[in-house]
Amino acid sequence: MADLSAAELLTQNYPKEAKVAIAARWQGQLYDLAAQLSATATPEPVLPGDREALDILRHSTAHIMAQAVQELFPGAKIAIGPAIEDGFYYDFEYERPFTPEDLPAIEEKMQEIIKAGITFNRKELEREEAQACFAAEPYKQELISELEGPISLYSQGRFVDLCRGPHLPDTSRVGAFKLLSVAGAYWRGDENKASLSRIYGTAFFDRKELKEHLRLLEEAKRRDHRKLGRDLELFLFHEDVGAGRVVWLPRGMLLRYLIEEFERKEHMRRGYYMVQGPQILKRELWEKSGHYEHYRQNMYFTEVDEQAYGIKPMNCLSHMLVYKSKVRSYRDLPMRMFELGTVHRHERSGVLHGLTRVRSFTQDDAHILCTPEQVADEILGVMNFVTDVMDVFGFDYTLELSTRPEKSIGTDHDWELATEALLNALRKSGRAYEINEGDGAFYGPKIDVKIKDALKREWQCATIQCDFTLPERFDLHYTAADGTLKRPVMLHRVILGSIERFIGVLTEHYAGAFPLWLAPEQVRILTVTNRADAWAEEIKSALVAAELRAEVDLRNEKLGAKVRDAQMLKIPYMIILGDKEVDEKLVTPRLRNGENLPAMGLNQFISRLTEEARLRK
RNA sequence: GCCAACUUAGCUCAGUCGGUAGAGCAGCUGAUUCGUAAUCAGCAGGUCGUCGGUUCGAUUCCGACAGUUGGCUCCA
Repeated sequence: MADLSAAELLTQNYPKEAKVAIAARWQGQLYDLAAQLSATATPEPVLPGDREALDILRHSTAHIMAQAVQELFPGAKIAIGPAIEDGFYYDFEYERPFTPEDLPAIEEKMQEIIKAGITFNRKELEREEAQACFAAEPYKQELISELEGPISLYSQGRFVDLCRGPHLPDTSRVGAFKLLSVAGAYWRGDENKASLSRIYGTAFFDRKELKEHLRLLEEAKRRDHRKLGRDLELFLFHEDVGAGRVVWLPRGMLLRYLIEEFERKEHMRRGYYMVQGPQILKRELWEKSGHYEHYRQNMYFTEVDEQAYGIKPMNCLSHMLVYKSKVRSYRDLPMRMFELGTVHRHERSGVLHGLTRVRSFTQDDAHILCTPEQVADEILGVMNFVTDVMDVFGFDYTLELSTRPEKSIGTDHDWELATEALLNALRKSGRAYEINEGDGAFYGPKIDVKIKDALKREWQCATIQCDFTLPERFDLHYTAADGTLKRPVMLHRVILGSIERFIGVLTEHYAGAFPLWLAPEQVRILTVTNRADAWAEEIKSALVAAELRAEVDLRNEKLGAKVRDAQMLKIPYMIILGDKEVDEKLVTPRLRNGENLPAMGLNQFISRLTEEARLRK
């Protein structure tokens, strides 16, 4: 049994860099230790915001919150309370769920605890002693029963928690924190287990960092595509349509059309055939493919004339039939088939979220059938495709390899081959990647591409899946050079993923201010008085003739009001027309950032915009 | 699907401790022709998400359903 002081803590158990950072944070009282460490270790990594130090701070804040909750709500049982990406949470079981109204009181109690500067003490106990210690805490009991050896506990005052540590020296070290929200959660993330009440919060070493974090949260709210979708008149959801299904408004549909046209052209350039299948296919076909067995709970079904049909949740089946429509030779491979295919998946109601998680969506889907030897090159080709497209939209991305899940079809041998093929392509790409064990599709492993938006949030868009199974089930083959019949390999892949999700992410990425080539309305012509109406109409005609998207605002409104309306729609260019411009036949463009360009001739303006749209920046 | 909260005019929101509601913006009409983020005035707009229950009476209380939001789980 040992009390571990802050000083000892710094010499134990976690990375040197973190210790140095923590020592620096606490240098007021731990100056000598920090100096000592700096003498033996490298002093460089003393950085504000060091990840480990921040995690320790947040985890300690979670303990403080748990103490506050137990003091305010006697009988509340504690479950777990880790630090997470942006803060921390703690799960509780209580006679009622906590509500946002509870948070101020908890915060106040936490402030008291922080002010009191209570020391965090570490103790190590044998399992039986620890069990006795948590007689009133069933969740802790369960955790202890699974632990080996001496069990470490941390206490601050009368509050004791099972914990690996480390922690701050004392509670006063919490510089700034805020409780953010309450939510439901399950014990151990299992929906069959107890339902707990979770409180989320965040903490930082100083107030400035907290303020900046809260500002980022506000910024995310301002950029929320659900709000922008309404404000910019892009799309709507309607309860009479049903949850998770989008109705596209004119401006949003135009944006979508522009992205889809871009995609069609890019696929044509890269040797894809455009194909298309129907929305519903006989149930037997889904049984043959394995979808009925493995994906049925997510599918919609219908029956007409005693024939059962499945509404497609994926596009692959028609593509298989395209392949089978004639005898294929090795000379035909690789065969790449592309479809902007709308699929319908019965996602559980609770997961729906704006455009990023819907029940009907369109994939920029393609299936590549190739020889086993071609697989690696095809995967690399797709990865290059992804890079090119993401560059156009200004997204950075990360790669993940997902391996065989528990529920899957196909032989071990095929899974190994497919996984190896993807791994090879990843290695060849030279990019860093992570591995998600057991996260693959039921028919094959996959490479997932996650893009980061402007607020550094990650979204899965592109995915490349390697499939040996469907060609088998559909008995696909090609005639090899030696005249024998061979089985092709199939790659499933999307680049943007779901057009809906991509537009949602793109909207937040640009905060609704789409680059010129994607802006539904590129130019709005504003008149100061109705003496400029004729010139305005003439300009609009010329712009439209040059395939630019322009509108006029001839309303009997003050210029300020017209500017404001155009500004709120984030239209890239405004043209302001008063008597001066009419007399000299000029246009004076105003950018949406408020900057005014010098007056120029109409043709010059058209060239400028045409070039800007062509560059897609 | 589960836990929790929410749903009042096209939008953003007040309000009714049970006696059928109000503002701003948007819309329409009129006046105003005014140079870079909101001109003024008037008018119109709601069976208070839907369906049941309790009640003399429900937008308000209760229940179911639908939808939305934050999480959990799942996923493009």
